[in-house]
Amino acid sequence: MPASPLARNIASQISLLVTTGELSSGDHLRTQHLADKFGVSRSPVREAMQILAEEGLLEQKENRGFFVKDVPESGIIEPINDEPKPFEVENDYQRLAEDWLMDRIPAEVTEGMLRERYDLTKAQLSDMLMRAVREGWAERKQGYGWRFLPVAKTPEAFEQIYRFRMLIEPAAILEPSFKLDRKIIEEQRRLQQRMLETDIMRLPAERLIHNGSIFHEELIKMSNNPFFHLSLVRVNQMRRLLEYRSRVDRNRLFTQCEEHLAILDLLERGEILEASYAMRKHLSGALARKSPIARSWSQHAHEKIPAS
Amino acid sequence: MPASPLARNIASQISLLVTTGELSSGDHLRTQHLADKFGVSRSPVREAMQILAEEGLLEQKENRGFFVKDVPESGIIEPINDEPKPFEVENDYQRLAEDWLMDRIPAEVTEGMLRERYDLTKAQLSDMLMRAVREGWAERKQGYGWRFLPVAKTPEAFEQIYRFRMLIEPAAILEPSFKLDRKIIEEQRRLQQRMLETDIMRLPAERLIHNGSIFHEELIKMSNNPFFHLSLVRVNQMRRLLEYRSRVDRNRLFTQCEEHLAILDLLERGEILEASYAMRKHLSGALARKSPIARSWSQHAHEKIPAS
DNA sequence: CGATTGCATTTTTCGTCATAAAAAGCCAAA
DNA sequence: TTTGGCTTTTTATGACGAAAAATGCAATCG
Repeated sequence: MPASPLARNIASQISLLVTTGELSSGDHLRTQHLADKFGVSRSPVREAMQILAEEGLLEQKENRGFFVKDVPESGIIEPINDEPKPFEVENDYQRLAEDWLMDRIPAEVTEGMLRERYDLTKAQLSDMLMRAVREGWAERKQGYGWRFLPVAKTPEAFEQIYRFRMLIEPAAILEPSFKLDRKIIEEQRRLQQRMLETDIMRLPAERLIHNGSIFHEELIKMSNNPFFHLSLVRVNQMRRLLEYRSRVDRNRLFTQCEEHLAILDLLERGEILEASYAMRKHLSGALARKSPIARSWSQHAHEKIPAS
Repeated sequence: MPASPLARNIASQISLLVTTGELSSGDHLRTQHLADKFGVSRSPVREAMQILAEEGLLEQKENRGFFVKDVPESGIIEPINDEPKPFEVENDYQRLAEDWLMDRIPAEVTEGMLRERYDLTKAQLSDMLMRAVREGWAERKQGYGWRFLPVAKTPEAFEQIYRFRMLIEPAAILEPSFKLDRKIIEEQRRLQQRMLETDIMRLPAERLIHNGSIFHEELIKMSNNPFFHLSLVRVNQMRRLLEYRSRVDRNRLFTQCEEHLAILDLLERGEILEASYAMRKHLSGALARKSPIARSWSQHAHEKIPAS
């Protein structure tokens, strides 16, 4: 059954909600609610729910909609299986990024070359390139063709990203416009605790990296300066591109989550200076552990690295 | 004579070279050289030169190519005429940006609406949106349509941008990877001196703002951390969007150029700490002058602002 | 003789169309 | 209120001629 791409995407997003515990057995899925949440109309949501019903994750009740089926707790994601296979555009994008980082494609290419290499339609190619543009490593040439920019190809890229984060993240906390947001604090505390309890050993690597990024991005939001936030989001996107190629060190994540929780505590107690310092320490720790590995990176491409 | 859009663009870029003195009367324009400089092939360059020859700026000599014609020194740009009319895509993009900043279009639109409103083909629209995506204020919705993000619409945006720059620019100079590049220093000194001598009263506002941005962007490059540079480039793009709506205070620019030159001096003498401090001072000065105006901005939309 | 122009040729992309697919919106029924 | 089915709107796809840009090459100049 070749469902529409969007429906398939929505389906995987819904199943993620179940995996992360945001939806539990027996919960009712309201179509409109989910549609709003994902920013789409009800059509693809409905289709997605039908897909998931066929897969056995949901159950459809006549004229009452879809409900989460009872799932045996053993439905756990294999911790070792860190294979990436998100979804179509996503996948092509990663392939392009990897090819560029590994110098398998030239710095200047025509659209035709790319379409042939990755077997894409014009619109798919356009999506892919749009992403690369947004993340800052591709641009259209004035005439025909595209140019890829030599950003973050080197092993030092990690270090540079962390140097940058070490500057802006602690500073953001000290901005005069910084304002504590209890809701964010509470939400992040919940997430971090859940990570410690169950997620670290269960969720796919991609998801763990994502959670780590979210923590920092939510915190920097409280500076109430969108440019701090935007900058962090962008370097994080770049970082993900690099980390995608590595394995996650799950043991390291426990310490990391504890540090995150400690920062939240300091913030909540109003110890702003201390929180800022803790943040800097937290980041410099990640950098220190990363550097020696980074130096010998080109030799072993799949070294373990932390995912702060 | 409806020349190709690219050729027309190249033509205006070439005439800029003449205006800024990079090319003088009698100089020979080598096609390949210019093509490389602009990252295009010889065809559009050649076409551009033909356009300019017809306009009387260049002179074509049989089998020897194009040369800059003698231009009477009175060919000065009117200082008062700060009317924006760059070029097609550029122009449409500005209109879109302005419409969004002024809340004349909704946050969520379909491609069709935009195409109709601005009378664009699919490719043109795609270019325009690609730019908005790159500059961080538009994104594709999961389903159909686009969403514009509420960034920098408020009067405080200026202040936020300057707070951010006050953090990263002085810090970039102090990064361990910072390395003085005499070539950059010399080039910038030349530019700033030329600004003081002639450009400030001659060049169009758009160009002045551009020069100011370039100074800071070139300096931050010397940190050898591309993420510092990239972040600055991005907030500058956003800033230009806002400043485009204001007039430039040309008198203020003299002071500004002198501050720029002072920073260059400090850097060249190796007084890094002092340079970093001067940079911070320079930026905070701009912020201070800007703020009171910003506060009453919504009332008078075309107030004078500096263009540091 | 080497470099550069001017023109011809090839390659790449654009614009438009008809058609298909997908998403959004509507309304009656539960 | 929410679902489920239905209709309308919007976008994607693929093909093809036209436009534009890139490239190759012989002629020309210093």
